[in-house]
Amino acid sequence: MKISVLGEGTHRQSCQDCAARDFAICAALDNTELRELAQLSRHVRFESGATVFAQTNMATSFFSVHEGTLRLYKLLPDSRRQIVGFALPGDFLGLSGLPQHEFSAEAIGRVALCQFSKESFATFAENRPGLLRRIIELAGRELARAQEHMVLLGRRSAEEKIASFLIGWRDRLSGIGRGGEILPLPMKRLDIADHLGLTIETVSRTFSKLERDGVIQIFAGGVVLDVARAEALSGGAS
Amino acid sequence: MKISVLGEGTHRQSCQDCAARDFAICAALDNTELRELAQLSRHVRFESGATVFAQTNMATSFFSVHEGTLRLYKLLPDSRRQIVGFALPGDFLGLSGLPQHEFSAEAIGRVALCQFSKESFATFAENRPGLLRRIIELAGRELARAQEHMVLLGRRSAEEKIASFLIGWRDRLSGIGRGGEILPLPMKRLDIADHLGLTIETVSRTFSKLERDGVIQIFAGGVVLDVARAEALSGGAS
DNA sequence: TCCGGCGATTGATCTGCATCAATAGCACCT
DNA sequence: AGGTGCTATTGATGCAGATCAATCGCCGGA
Repeated sequence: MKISVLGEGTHRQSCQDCAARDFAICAALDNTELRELAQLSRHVRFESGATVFAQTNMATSFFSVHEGTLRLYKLLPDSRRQIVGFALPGDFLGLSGLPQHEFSAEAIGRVALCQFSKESFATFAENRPGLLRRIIELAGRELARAQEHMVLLGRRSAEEKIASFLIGWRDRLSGIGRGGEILPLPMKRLDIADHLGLTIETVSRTFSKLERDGVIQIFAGGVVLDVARAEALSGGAS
Repeated sequence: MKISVLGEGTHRQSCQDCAARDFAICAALDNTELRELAQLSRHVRFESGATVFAQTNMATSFFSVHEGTLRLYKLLPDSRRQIVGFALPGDFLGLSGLPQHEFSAEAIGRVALCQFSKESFATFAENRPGLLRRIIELAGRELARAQEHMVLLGRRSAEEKIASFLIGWRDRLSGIGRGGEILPLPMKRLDIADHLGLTIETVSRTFSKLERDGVIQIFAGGVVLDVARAEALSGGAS
């Protein structure tokens, strides 16, 4: 059974009926402002595996994810990799505001993004408290997610990591209206390993064990998840 | 040799000459605004070990750290603990904006904070884009720190974790004008362990090893750090 | 149809850190 | 001075997950 990754959005005509509108920074804007912001944005697409920006680059743009999934990662000099998160539709990239990108971003499957030049976006946002508050809201949510992930990385066992990850991923997708019977996992096992502080072998073994124990069923590109059982194995929330 | 932890600030008379002003959200305010905000704030102090707020509490206040150090931590149901960060003068607590606190905050030594009720602060900030942008700046910095810590937790060895932690702690203190020959470590070994995803025994052994190797000298309450050697052992930046 | 490449799985072995256990150092009290 | 409690250190042993290695399944191209 082959599961299609998050559906390909048709290239939208306007921001009004953008599928990501309610999840993105755009939710803070009225239709007039939205048109104005649209003037400042470029719609860009990337093929699977493409680098949207790299950690070493100067950050000249902000991005808002319109469609698809990205891996956001940092590398150590010896090429150990930590995936600090996956970006989904509505996510805003560039929150740190620092002159250099804090991490690299690569497309997992095809992605579509709205790109804003840093200066023009800053000018647009400068005196729009509603938009600034929206950015604070998204940043706060991101920070909370990061802190939760620290608990996972620092204090959970391999099995708890996988179970927690699957539950968290499912909840995130639900939150943007992509919930469903099947939980798509567009990222590879190696991505999951580098996100959870494990090796690919341990991820694979743990998936197999969870399947043997009836917690998940594995398909190409995703799993079916028994949420209650996964929660029981996750070590608990918080 | 006993090293005094971050000095006890005298209770300030006004916000104008607050030692933390340039590092706190207050940096975004002019003197008039500062006086106005001061009206909304309460100065509160906590003894060592006191809980400023707990994860289960509803978040009814924001805090700005004036003096001292706090541990910010999350607990799993079985009481495993992850310290997601240490708060220092200038740090703002409550960035997540969520109705519940995302973590618990405890005083390490005595602390002094400015407390704002959520509503009155929100009203004050609502139409002050400068302050909102300042909050975004602090949140972005916090997020960058969190992502860097994920790399530490997920991908660094015990020795690299300790070396990276010492360097990062030193840099943070320098950034708020608390640099010096001796690096104060007001937190206990167990706090460091729970911050770095290690056990207290591993932290202790690693400190001893670093001292044997001439990377640090250990005193009660702090260390003297050979920065170059520590950097060499840290596994590198990013 | 065969082959090459990539990702995933599974097995065997190794090791870094956890766990279990004992002791030491120090502040504070009586 | 002796006792109590807390934190840190050090040693012995165990194990979860890393590492090394082989195999499998699947897809696309010759």
